[in-house]
Amino acid sequence: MRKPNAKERILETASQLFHERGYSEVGINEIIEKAETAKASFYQHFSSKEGLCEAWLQNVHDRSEGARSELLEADCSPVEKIRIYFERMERIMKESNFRGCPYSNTGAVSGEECGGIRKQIEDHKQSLRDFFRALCEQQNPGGEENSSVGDQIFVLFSGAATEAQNLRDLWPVREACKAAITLISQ
Amino acid sequence: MRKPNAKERILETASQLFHERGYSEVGINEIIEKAETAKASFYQHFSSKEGLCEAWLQNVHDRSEGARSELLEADCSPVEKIRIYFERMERIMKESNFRGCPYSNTGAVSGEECGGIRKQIEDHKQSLRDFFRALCEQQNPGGEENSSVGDQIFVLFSGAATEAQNLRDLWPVREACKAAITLISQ
Amino acid sequence: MRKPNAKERILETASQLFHERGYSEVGINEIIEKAETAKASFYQHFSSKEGLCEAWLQNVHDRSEGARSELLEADCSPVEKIRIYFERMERIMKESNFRGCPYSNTGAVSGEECGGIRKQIEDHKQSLRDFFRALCEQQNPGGEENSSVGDQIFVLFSGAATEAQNLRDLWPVREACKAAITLISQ
Amino acid sequence: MRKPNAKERILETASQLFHERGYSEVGINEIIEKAETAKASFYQHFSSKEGLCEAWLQNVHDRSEGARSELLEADCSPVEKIRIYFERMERIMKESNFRGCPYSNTGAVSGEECGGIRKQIEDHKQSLRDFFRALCEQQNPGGEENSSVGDQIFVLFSGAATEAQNLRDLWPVREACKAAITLISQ
DNA sequence: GATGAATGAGTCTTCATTCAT
DNA sequence: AATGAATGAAGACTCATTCAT
Repeated sequence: MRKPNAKERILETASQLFHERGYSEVGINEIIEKAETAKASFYQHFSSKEGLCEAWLQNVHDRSEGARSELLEADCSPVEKIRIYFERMERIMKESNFRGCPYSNTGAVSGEECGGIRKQIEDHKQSLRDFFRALCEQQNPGGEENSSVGDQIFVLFSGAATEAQNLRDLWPVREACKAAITLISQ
Repeated sequence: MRKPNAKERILETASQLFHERGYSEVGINEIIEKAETAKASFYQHFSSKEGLCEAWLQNVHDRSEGARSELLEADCSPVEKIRIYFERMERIMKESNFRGCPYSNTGAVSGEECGGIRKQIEDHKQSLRDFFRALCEQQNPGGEENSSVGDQIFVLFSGAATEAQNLRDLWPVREACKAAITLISQ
Repeated sequence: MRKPNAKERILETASQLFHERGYSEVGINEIIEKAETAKASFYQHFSSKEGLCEAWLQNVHDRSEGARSELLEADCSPVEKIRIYFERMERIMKESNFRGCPYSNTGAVSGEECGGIRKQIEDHKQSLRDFFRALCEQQNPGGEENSSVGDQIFVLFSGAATEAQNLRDLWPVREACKAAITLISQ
Repeated sequence: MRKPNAKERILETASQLFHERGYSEVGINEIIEKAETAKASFYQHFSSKEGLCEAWLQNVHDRSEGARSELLEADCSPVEKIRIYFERMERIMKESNFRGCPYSNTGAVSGEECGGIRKQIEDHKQSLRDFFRALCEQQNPGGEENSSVGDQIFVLFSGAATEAQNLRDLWPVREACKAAITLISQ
């Protein structure tokens, strides 16, 4: 079963563990053990634990980015797209035992010194903002408030992930979705 | 040295450090050193690092709880109260170098096994929900949607803290405030 | 229920714990907690943990000493007395979940520096030797080998306690009893 | 410094210290210091302090096992073998400053939870029993009482180690030897 | 490309004891 | 006679990283 490539095995294992328990709560010992690799092999492929973290976040971003562009061009109303995107979050929350946003969770334990990680977070968040702003533009082309409302929905989306994780419940996602639709429909 | 009040000194020191860098990133060695106490003194007053964390969160809750009841009874409109509460968050974010909600940050690194911590989080979040719901009730007495809208503002508030922390910027708080006012004014 | 006298409560609690788990495996924190006393009260009554240990061993000795003198003067044959004494050990081993001789167990973790403890051990062992030698004298008055055979039974008795504890079984006591009777009957 | 063989150095150092002062009285700090190793190197080779203890006991067993098989096949009478085996103990007691049986000493501080240690003890003791029983069989082939007498000598042997340690004297070994010869010669 | 052994600094926690009240 | 707070040293164990092979 063991994948041929050590680097991939490490990244895959770490991705799962980092997401499940949080970056700070997972040691590289556990990672290399579960990835069935040697300590030194790890450092052959990644500069440090922090480097692995960046690779993980980059990975997550690349995948979600594609999904968003697709959804943006889908053949349905912006409101419907909002609904779909929040429902997607609902599913993910359930599947991951209520672990919220990898970026926010990692940001909560990373100081100023973690430049690479902070950059990943900022880039990903910017991409999300752009997504919601684009949706607003679709809903109300040329509207002056689009970027502001887009940001508001972005904040709602983030709060939904945070509180669904905190309370191990889906209602924050559902209420956030309702609020987002209210805001975009103004 | 400074014999009496070791417990208070520890709690105060830990409160600051936990908030600044996150529960998981602060060791008790650093805490006792900065609190000028012996390690064993720490364990005389707190059962464990987790116990200290609970004491910290309890403390934060007790203070903020009072502020909310006061604001609830203040002599101004609910919309004005929303504004005041979000502005308060703005100030706190600035003062704390953009560290967001202690509960969410701690929740991000605490597993199911941390029963006491999880309970603190749930209790605090419930108290916040009640606060926003009460504001909606003040704005629109007897309105059917009050609890739903209150929860939506709660999620906005949480997202504002999360993203202000992530992006080291205040705009999420400001946009969340605007959105909250939109929602409560429907 | 709590006995009035703190000193007695401490001694009683420690006696039980030391016997059950061994002197080195029990901390004074646990003792004072279970005795419902304050830390400082402990040091009011005992000079140190080692002092408490000595008091415990002294106590055990005083009780067993009486039992031996009584048995020595009982109205039955020396062989019968041997049998009774080993059967008594059998009962004690069962009742104490196979914890053997308090003296040997304590001796196993006490270095040369523990003068008081070592003296307790030596005194107690000497008393046991005297007992078995006296039994031999009763069996065979004036016999030249009495002190030698007494010592041999003493060693058997000790081995029985050691191995019953090691193997959590009573057969060592029973075989030792048979051997003792063989030896005394020569 | 002395890079290779860290595992061996640790085991050797621990063996000496555990035997000299008892398992519970020796910390791993002292072990790694005297073995000139880093703490983490210790945990690379041994799962825990308990794991190291098991390795030590296994080691002791393996060596003594060989000596017993050899002696069993030696070209002299069973009584002579008894004498040799007890004289060997005498020498060891002198050399080790009167530290007795490693297994009994460790058993005195190990609770039910120490499964691995308990198993080492039981296995070793069984091997000793088998040895003494085999000697009886050599002395009196086909004799019905062989296993019983073997066990009695086993108990004597154990008591000799215990009391030589307790009293810092060799007479218990000598008397036990005499008694063993009496018993096997019946 | 891969590895097992080694490491120093760190983790949280408990030890037996003493102090001022 | 009794107490709760304070302590330095030690307990077992884990961290992320580097090295020689």
